[in-house]
Amino acid sequence: MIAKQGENRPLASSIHDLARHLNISIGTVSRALNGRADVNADTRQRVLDAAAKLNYSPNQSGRSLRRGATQSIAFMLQPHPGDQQYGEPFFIPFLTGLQAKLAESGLDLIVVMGAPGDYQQERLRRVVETRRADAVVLAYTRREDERIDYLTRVGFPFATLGRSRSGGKTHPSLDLDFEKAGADAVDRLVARGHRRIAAIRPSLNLNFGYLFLAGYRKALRRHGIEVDPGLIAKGFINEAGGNAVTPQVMRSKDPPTAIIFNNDAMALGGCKALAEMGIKPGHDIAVIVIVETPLCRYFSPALTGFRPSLEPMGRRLAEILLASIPAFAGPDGARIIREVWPLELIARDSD
Amino acid sequence: MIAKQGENRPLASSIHDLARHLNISIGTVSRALNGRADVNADTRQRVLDAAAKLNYSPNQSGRSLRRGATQSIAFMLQPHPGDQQYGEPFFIPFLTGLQAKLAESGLDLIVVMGAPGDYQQERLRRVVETRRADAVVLAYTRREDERIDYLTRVGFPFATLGRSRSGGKTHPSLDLDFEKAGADAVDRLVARGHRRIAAIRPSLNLNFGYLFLAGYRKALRRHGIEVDPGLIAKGFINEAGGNAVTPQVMRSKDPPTAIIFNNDAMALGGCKALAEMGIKPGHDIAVIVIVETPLCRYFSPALTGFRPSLEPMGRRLAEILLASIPAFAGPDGARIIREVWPLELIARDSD
DNA sequence: TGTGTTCTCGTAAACGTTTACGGCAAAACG
DNA sequence: CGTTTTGCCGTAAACGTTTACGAGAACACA
Repeated sequence: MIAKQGENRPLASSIHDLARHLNISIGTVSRALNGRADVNADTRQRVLDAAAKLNYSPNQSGRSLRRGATQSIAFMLQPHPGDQQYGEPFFIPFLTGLQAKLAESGLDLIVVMGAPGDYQQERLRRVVETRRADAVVLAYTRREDERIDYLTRVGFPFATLGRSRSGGKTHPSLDLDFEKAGADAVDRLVARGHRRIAAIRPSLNLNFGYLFLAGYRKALRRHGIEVDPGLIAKGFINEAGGNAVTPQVMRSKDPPTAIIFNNDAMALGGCKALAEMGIKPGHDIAVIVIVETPLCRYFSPALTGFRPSLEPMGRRLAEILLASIPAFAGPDGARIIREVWPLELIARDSD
Repeated sequence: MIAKQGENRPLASSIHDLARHLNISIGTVSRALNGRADVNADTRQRVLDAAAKLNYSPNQSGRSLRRGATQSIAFMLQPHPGDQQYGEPFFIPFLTGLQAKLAESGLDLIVVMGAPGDYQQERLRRVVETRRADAVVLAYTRREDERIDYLTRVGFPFATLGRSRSGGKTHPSLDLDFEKAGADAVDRLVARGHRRIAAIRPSLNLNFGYLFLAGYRKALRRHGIEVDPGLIAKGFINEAGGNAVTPQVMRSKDPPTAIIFNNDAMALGGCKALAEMGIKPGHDIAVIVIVETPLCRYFSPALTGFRPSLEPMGRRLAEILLASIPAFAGPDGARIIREVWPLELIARDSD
């Protein structure tokens, strides 16, 4: 429909135009462009020159149709429900890395946006069934994730940022070691004399929330500290969530002397709430963030936390995805890689 | 290449399978699916049922090829150079609105990532020449914007978030009134007794930086205040930028009593710098941000600033884009809409 | 009954590629 | 010189759709 208006413009040149212009067949043009061996060196050069001059690039639809592959990978991005304005800064450097690595294999990255709330299922089906991409990358994996079940069921290539119990754990993935970070945070706080340590976390459906809490609990027990449910609170994984939920744990009859937040956004909202209660983070109470971003450096006080290396993770997940796809795997064949990366502690002023 | 492995799986059903299954021709199936009039009501229902049962959706490449349109709109997203980790939270709600509105017209939104630094030109050409999308949406418009020149030159449909001097101002666009916000900020500060007002802004290539500064200057002159170049500083449009540049203006021999930051990220970095100099924002110095996000509410002090309504802007820009494309414009034909929206002042504690 | 209209559907071409196949000429080989 | 190989290229089919066109049947009308 749309393109009706853009019929015979200079940029709409097809391989036929190119062939006619050069007085050779379209087959030869195609072979020259695709770097096949059975074409004369001179001819190839002439084709390349002409293509550059006429601004010719093969039509993606035609190429995809014939090849049976779109040469592009989809990342499913979705705003959280209840997340009115502020979103996923986390993903930008990750996507930068992902894109860069995919480009090395001649693949395009497309980000498909979902509507908040529908949890991507519908949109994912659409991408898969219409074959808009050759593989997808999922984030925000849940403990039980219907997206993963679906993709494994239909046999569509994918990789996940984050683990999950779904899909028989047989899909390629890259995750951060939230469990260790949770435990390390506790260790660090205990070493500084804290015994009453709170945890502010998102829904346990989100696998990283689950892992964080598991590490937190385990470390607490290791130190012989009883886990107090009153010190664990759940909120939306954004500023508002942290802001709303922090007062709850502070109002417990034996309040915490330290709080671990699952990410910087929650911590930001939480610190605001603390300040309003007259409690000064870094002074009256210790604060640690599990998933930190450079933003934390600019808080007052600057927040101590664990930093993921997002851009390398993006690059690596691209490799992991490609390694799982026969057509792209190296000579040793396709294999499923599942990695867990450490988080790096950035010590600052808040604990 | 990639899809080689996914040959005859349930989800790879084509219109031929469907037709064979129903014992009718593919032409009829297609017509039924596309809601054309010349197909019997019973037949249509049978086709629809079978399509649902077999999980059939038309292959996007085939459809695009035949239709000459991909039914999708591309948004060019690009991380800033020098912006190591933190990115574009600004865009998420905008994209949510854009996506929602496009979906109403059966269009998909795809976000294409660029590599930091190349300023999209190459990537944009690729999208256009390979006809991966039917139209594109640009953001971060510059005063002179080669992307806009290129797109108008080749006649490819597009719309911009932000104005520009390029392209003869004949393309559809939606922008915020940064000039008025800049002036309003000055008015507000002057009314509160300030005369030494600094402006921290990004490169003037970025049109919103240019507009902001124009408003700032104009208002200053209106109040009979001389514009002091020492109070105007340029930095990267992120935390690091604000952090690096704020000390410069504070070290001028007649330091400001108020600072206007171009966005919340710069303000965050700037406030940190101020705190380290022993200057308390909201107490020793007034701070206002031009492009605010909900994040600002959680600063200490909570920042006063001007808020864009991003999600509605996304929706509106979708309308504006579609209105410019004949195939989608209503009965009154295609028209170029250019709108400038106000920013809403959110008064808080920092000024 | 003959003619015209309407409804429904099948046929086939077309969109822009890629690629298997075959053919021709030149080169290599005996 | 005859045969085989090699290098290079053109032909045509195929990918999965949509749609112009035409045909047959049913129906209406005179």
